[in-house]
Amino acid sequence: MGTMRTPREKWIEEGLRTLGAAGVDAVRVEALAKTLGVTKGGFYGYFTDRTALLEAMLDTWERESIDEVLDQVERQGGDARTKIRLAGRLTLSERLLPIDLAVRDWARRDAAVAERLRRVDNRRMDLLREQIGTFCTDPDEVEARSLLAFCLSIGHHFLAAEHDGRTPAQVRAHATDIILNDPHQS
Amino acid sequence: MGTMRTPREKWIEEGLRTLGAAGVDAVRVEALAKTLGVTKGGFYGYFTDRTALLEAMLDTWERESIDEVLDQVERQGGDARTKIRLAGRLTLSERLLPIDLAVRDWARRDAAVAERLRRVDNRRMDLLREQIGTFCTDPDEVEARSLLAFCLSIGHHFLAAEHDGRTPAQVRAHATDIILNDPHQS
DNA sequence: TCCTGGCTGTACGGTGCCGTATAACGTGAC
DNA sequence: GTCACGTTATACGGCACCGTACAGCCAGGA
Repeated sequence: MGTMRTPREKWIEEGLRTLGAAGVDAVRVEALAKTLGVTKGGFYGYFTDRTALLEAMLDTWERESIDEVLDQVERQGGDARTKIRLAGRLTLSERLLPIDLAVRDWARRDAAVAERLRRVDNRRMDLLREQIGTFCTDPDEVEARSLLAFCLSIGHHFLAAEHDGRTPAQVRAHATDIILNDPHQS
Repeated sequence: MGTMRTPREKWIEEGLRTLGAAGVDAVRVEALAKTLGVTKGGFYGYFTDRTALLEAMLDTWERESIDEVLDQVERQGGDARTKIRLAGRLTLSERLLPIDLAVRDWARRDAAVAERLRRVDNRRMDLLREQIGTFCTDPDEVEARSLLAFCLSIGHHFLAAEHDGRTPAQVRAHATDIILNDPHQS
């Protein structure tokens, strides 16, 4: 039997790394092979073509960044704000964050990717809605605050502005407080 | 004298269009020429190379999306919330929005672009700070709400989630209300 | 040990793009 | 009409990448 010297997962792994670091257009078969220290010889044993790799990459991204995150949040427990913050930390980990941002840009130009992202984002919003709903009664306000929480956690990575005297983390913490505290009780 | 049959601006214009539609990596000299209906023959009369075009594109983007916007907001006048909403509508116009989002992704992988984006975002944040400061006294809260406003206006374009029964615009309007109304008077 | 299978390197034709060189073109000046 | 000059098309060598073909290699089973 052969020995899977650089198995299917290695290609996906390296593909996701370069996706996060340089965007979809930088995910090239020969370039991946080079950084893996092999030639593209074996690649076409696992994937029919480059597109198949991109599909597989999205599969593992979807699993890691939503299925596994929801599992962990479920197991951990805690109150609403704790769960929200944990989910945020997990889905925007050092590994997953750059991939997430790259997928978002990719989705703007590829309908199939947009559809996947829609599925993932909907499940994330479900978590936010459910948890924010535990301390905020107005459904419209739950929706608005969920959107704000989501936009803040994703959006601040796309912003380049500074906050003279304050660290980004401080400002973000204050913004999070505004979203998660003192909702109207209308 | 020759007649500038496809002048420098045409190349920049088409470059910005494809940047917004397909990302930096899709801005290729020969591809641009094709959609302009010419060959790349004349291109190198205006630009030393592809990089020079990208620079010129960023120059006009920076001017259009911040200088001209601030001018118009200044001329129009009105109260704080009106100015904020006008600035948002202008910088995220149908023409500028896709370019803005593409530049944000580009900035993640190119330090020079990140520096430009920082300049632009800082001036946008200045506008928000100034206007929100007219009805919110706590400087920390002004900063947090400015960040939220910014993240919402940019971030929602990167999100793919749905809001069953509500339109995205409705939810966004409600979220905007939360940010721009009823600040704590601590 | 030998055989077998998958993994690997190498080589190939094709494509799209870069930047350069150069010749054809055509418009406005004269 | 003729000229000049900027704009264009064409052609070139180079490079990176695609997907295919094929031959060599090297564990692990018989």
